[in-house]
Amino acid sequence: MKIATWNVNSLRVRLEHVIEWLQRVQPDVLGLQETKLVDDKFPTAEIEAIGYRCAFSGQPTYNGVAVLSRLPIENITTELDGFEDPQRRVLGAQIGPLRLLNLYVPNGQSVDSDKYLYKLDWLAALRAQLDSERDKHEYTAIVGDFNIAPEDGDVHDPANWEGKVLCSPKERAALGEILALGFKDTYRLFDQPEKSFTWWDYRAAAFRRNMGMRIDLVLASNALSRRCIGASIDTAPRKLERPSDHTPVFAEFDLET
DNA sequence: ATGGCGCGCGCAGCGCGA
Repeated sequence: MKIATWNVNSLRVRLEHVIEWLQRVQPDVLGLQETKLVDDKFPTAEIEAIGYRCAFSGQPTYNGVAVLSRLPIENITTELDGFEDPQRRVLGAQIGPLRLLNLYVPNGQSVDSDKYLYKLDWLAALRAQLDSERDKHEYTAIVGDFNIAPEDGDVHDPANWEGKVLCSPKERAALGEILALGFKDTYRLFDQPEKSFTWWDYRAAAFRRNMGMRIDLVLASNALSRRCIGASIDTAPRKLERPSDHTPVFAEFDLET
């Protein structure tokens, strides 16, 4: 089972890239973030035409998440437990043997911003939910744009980013608490190239100079992580015309044996 | 050098992203 995540920065603009990528890479599940579409505008027909089912939670202009899957998408949820939020950032579902959470974690803007406090509150609600769900699902995957670079090795210029949003100790501690509940960052289960990133600023030729960050993650519950046979970042879509500033990430699992 | 680019909205230029 191949499980992927991609912040597309407008699904309307990126639909062609997404369809090409699904056909080439053939993931079983793809979590999308920043669809920026109201539900009425979701391109269900185009996606079903290539063999994927859709679940989505959109809003005008900002945020918006969706899950595309070859298998049926069941028991859909669109909120964190006990955290009512007009911002559409969560899509939970059961897909075959998999419990999936697809997340667009708040960006936080800067550590002195109200949006940063919202980000920390949001992460606390996520941690509380995962804590209450402990041992309920054997195979859980949490995918998405975490807007947190887990370690300095996930940042092109850690000295410049030290203490700033996406790298601040409180955000990294929040991610650490989630991992401590029994999850693994699948990308780090394997040897990977130095300076592996999933996002590059549109400005200043950041992609060409590989000035990026690794902030898009596929986390797997410990039981699921023992089935993980590979994890990759696919930089190809970032090289296309009018790309998203993020590129897809995926992990592959052998659930047969 | 705190901008740079790209998106939605909507028709100018702003808010936002990371």
